[in-house]
Parts: sequence; C-alpha cells; structure tokens
Amino acid sequence: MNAAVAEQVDDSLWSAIGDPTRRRMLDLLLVEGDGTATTLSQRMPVTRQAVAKHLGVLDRVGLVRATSAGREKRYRVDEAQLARAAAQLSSVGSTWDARLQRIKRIAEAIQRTQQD
Amino acid sequence: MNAAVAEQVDDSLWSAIGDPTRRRMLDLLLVEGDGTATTLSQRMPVTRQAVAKHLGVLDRVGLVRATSAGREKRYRVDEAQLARAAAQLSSVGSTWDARLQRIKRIAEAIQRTQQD
DNA sequence: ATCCTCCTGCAACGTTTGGTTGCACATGAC
DNA sequence: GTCATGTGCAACCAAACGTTGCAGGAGGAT
Repeated sequence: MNAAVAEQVDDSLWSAIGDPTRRRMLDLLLVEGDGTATTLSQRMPVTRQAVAKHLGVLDRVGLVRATSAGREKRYRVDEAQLARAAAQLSSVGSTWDARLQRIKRIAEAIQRTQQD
Repeated sequence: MNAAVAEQVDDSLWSAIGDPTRRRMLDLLLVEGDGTATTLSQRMPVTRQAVAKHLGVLDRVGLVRATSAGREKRYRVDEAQLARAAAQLSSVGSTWDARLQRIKRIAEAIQRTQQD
C-alpha cells in the first residue's frame, strides 16, 4: 500500500452526504420511515423550499426515492445506497487511521534508532 | 435509543473534511510527511492560491499546523485532530448501519407476522 | 359545482464558498 | 546589487445553500 491508494470514493455520493442539512434529513427519514418536504421542514430550521431542493439532490444520487400519493409526495431512504455511503465513510476513516498508525510506527522506530 | 440521538458531530470539522480537494491534500500530506502550498498544488489540478485557501481552512480547524522555514511555509497534519475526524466519519457510518439493520429486523418481523 | 385549504413547483434574489487571475512583497542564490 | 522562487492580498467568476413570493393542483366542506 505504497503511494497512491486511489481513494475509491464516489464524489457525487460523498458531496450529497457532505451537507449537514441533508445528513439531518436522512436521519429523520430513517427514524420516521418516510416524510414529505413539508413534514421534514417542520422538524428542521430551514424552509420547505430548501428541503425540497435537498430532496432533489438526494434523489438524483439515489439516496432517497419518491412516491406520489395524492397531492403529496412521500420520500423514503434507499437502504442499499445509504449502506454504500456509510461504507465509504468508514472506509475513509479507516484509511486515515491506517496511515496515522503507520506514521506512529515509523516515529517509534526512529526513536529506537536514536537511542542506540 | 429512540428519537433524537444528537448526532455529536463537530460541524466545522466535518465541513473541513467534506471538500474533496481538502481530503486529497490531507492524503498527500500524510503520504509525503509535509508540504507547502506550492508543492501540493503541483500534484493537484488546482492553483497554488486555491491550495493556500484550503490550507487556511484546515489550519483554522486544527487539522494541519504550519511552521515557517525560511521563505517557505511547511504544513503537516495534526495527527490527533485527524484521528478525531476519522472517528467521526466512522461514527456516522456506524449509526446509519445500525439504523438500517434495525429497520431490516422490523421488516422481517412484520413478514413473519403476516405469514401466520 | 364552488370555496377553502394544504401541498407542491417555479422563479428571482442574496450570501457563502471554491476557483481563478494579477500583482506586490519577502527571502535565498548568484 | 540582480534574479529567481515562494508567499500573501485583492478582485472577480461560478456554483451551491438559503430565502421570499407567487402560481398551480388535489381534497374536503358547504
């Protein structure tokens, strides 16, 4: 695992979950099962229109899916896609942890050498 | 763990690592040990000034630290802070995984009930 | 059917952020 | 000293997040 590890991260997916408002929305949808732009906005400090735009973003990357029910449009989380996103998060975190530990080992080795 | 789980995420730290260019910079700094705005920009598809701004952001949240060496300014990652960031990533990923598995269990339980 | 309500969708606007170019300043090499 | 290299600052552009305002569509009550 020498130099470039190619960081296999879907950038559109990452930027979708990068926004704190969208993370909050995903959280609400997970807890409540589903929701509309209106119901979500009532539980968050932003307007319905802002929520609607975010739902559009999440829908474009496949993290949520919409079903038209009469005059309202219910969204729910696409579980497979969210699982992929979660895996990416853990993956980047693990990569950094691995690099940090490698650095730590090298530093310790140098210290040992200098103590001779 | 019913409704609100407070999502204990440092928002400034998250938004700092949310940008793909900044993640790339952190990666380069980890691999090469340290770097300046100029050397980093040579390995990336953006200008030196853009890199300098990102280094400013990373420095403000404590992810990198600068040491003035002559006419150049070398940056290196703050390992403790990056470890905290990595932990946050894994934490959010794990939270989502837990919610998804909980939903999966509920769905299975409902299916069993309906099969009776 | 008509009126009223609720939810959605579109357009315009302001602010922040990532990126650029251009130029001025400081430091090291000659 | 001159010249080259690295940094820093300011102006500018484009995209994204958020707002307000208004038009339109679907249900329920009279």
